[in-house]
Amino acid sequence: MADIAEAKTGPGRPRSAETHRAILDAVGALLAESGYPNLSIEAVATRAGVGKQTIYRWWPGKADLVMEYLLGVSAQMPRPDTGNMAEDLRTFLLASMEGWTIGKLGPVVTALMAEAQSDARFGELFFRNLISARRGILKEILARGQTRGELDAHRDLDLLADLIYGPMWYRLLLKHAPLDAGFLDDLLGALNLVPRRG
Amino acid sequence: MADIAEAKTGPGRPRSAETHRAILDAVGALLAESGYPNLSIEAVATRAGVGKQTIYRWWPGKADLVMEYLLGVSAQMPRPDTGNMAEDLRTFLLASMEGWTIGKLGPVVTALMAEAQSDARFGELFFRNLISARRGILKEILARGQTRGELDAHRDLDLLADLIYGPMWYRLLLKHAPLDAGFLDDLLGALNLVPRRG
Amino acid sequence: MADIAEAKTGPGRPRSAETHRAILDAVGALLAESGYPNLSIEAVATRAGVGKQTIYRWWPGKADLVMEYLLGVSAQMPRPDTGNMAEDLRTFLLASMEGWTIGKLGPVVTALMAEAQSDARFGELFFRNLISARRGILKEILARGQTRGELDAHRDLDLLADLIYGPMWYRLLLKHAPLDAGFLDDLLGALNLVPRRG
Amino acid sequence: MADIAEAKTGPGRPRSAETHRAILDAVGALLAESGYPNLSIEAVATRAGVGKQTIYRWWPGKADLVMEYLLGVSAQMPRPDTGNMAEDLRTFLLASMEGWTIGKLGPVVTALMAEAQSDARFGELFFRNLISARRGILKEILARGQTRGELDAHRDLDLLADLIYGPMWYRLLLKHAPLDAGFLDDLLGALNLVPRRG
DNA sequence: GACTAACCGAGACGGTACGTCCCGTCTTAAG
DNA sequence: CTTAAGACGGGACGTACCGTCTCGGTTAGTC
Repeated sequence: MADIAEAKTGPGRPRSAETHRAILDAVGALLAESGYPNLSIEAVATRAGVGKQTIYRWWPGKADLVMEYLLGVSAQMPRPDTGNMAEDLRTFLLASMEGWTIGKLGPVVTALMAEAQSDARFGELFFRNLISARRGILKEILARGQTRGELDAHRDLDLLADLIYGPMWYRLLLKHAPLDAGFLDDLLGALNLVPRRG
Repeated sequence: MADIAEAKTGPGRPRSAETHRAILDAVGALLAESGYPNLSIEAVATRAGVGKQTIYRWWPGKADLVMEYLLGVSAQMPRPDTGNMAEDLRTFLLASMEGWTIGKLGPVVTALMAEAQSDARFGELFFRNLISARRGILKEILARGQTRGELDAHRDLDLLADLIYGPMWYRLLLKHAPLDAGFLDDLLGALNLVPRRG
Repeated sequence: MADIAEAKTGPGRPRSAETHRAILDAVGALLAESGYPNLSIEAVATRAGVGKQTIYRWWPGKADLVMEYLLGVSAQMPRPDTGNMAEDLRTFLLASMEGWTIGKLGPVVTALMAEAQSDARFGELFFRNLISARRGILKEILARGQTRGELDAHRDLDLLADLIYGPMWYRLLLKHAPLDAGFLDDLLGALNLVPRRG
Repeated sequence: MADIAEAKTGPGRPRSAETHRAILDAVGALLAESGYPNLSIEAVATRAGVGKQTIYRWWPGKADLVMEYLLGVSAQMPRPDTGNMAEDLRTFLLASMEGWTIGKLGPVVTALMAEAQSDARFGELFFRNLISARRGILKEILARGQTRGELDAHRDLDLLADLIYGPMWYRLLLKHAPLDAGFLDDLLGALNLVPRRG
């Protein structure tokens, strides 16, 4: 990623924050207009009033560029800690889903997932920036549940994260069924993560 | 899809079966050499010794072409029916996973999943040909389990299919953890689909 | 050179004569507007309504392209044969000079000469197409003069061609003195190629 | 030109002579390696360990830079004055030719001639620095010949300079025939500048 | 001894053009 | 009517340099 805040000082003209922002703004606008597959570096440069080289100087390719945009516009993930695991899970995972469904970010996220398939370098970055952090919060919620006795202490949290996020991604990608609160309840119920009703 | 068996008879030179095969062979070879993103219709035509037009006449684009190749080389899915749901599930789902992991077909499948994200027409085809059929077999196994009393009759089979295939796809896509028999047992166990050990 | 008349027949779509002409027209227009150094293949393609690849398919670079344009617009060189060497020389060489001075072709010719300096492949083509032919005609005139006894039979015609064209090119390139009929007379006089006046 | 000797004194850091030399050295090295057309200011700056701005501060462009390099490495022109015009001419013009043929300076000189075609400002500089001075010496030799009666007093010296240098440049540029002492004799002979043999 | 001005290296910047790849369409002759 | 061949208009790629700019840092003369 090209985090302008971390720009190392040294000789030479310093990196322009305005330019950086103009590029990401252009990415957002073009993404909204024509979607990830029709986004071209060329168009971003033109739209931002920037030389192509300036983009290539800081980002290896369009996937990285879009990911940085995505990180910028993604709402801060909540880190609920109410003392009730079921409630925390619902709050957090609902926010996760809404991060995809609200603002048409879903197709962008899946496009990046697609890109990650064919580019190992980007794949790792993608995992670190967009997957791992969320999994971490999820596992913290589950761990607190274990401490409190709400969840069997022997259950593998990494596995659980897969079992939770897996179906969510599956629906995001295939779009064959809704990705909503009802689905979330069904999912958590099937995994015995919420108290049985009745 | 361009099902050669459906070629309608009539006046004029008939469609060449050899050409059809040569094209799919070329797809396979190029896929192996440089992967889906670097596959171009141009290269397929050259490799197959075929005019580009001939490809465009029968396939809308490279995704469709690759999907047909994939369907051709994918092993026939087993339809186990041993009278034991847990065993059938393991047999079938293991075959599902191996269809991805053996023969380097995983990246091709995920690339198509990627393509499906941005092309609704292809997405539907992809779902019908590569997702739906497998889900159907899975649901049959589960349904038989319900009939036999191995599975609670009230459980939603479509939901269960999501909960099973979701995590599998998730690991296929992210590659952060193995996609093997052990994972399958964990998955089925967490969903109460196999008898508790002990 | 990319002589469309010599296009060899065979399978595949034949070369478009219209496109060929449109490209050369665009070259002429752009040359007139902004000169050789500011001429870009990109601009030619845009102006001609043609893909860049179409240009690169037929010409190795802009020098070749411009040379073909030049050959197209250059007036047919006269081949005077009046029986009088001095008169023939004057007629022919004046036409040679006017081919440079009329129609602003001078800068184009010198630019090609410049290009020929750094590109051996083009240099040879340039010599063959724009230099050699004219030298040939000149030497024929001189040879006829020798036959008739107007010129010493022992004089080296190739050397004479250098001594005639050399100063003409020199003035064309340096522009420090006029390139006109008076100069021509001085030149021929100094070389004893015209009868001494008085 | 950027004559370091003329640096005017005053406040501020004075111009660095080392930097100046490093730049011209880099020009020479790069010229030898890849020729004039492939020489870039960027490369000169990098090679010389110098900022691009420093180059642009002192030279308008690469042609000027290269011309200064050329003037630096060109041997001082001889100013022969033996009392014999033919001998003086041969000495001087041979040195002129060798200045081109020795040390691979020919392509550089012709490249500058090329550059002069399209850039009037540089053209004037080029004429003053690389053409005029040599013509001046040549005309002096001829003038002394006239004084001594070796050359007809009525002959136009400027014209004669064109008739001498013209063919020499012509061969330098076209490379179709050798540029050597034999040619020089032929040239001077044809212009009646050396005594007829026999 | 501080101040000021010009120099210098480094390198980011907006921009133009390059030559290539591939797209999907088209136009031929051959079968 | 299909096929192989391949030209076509077009869009984008990633790179090379252009000439300008903006930093921190240097190196003199002047106050």
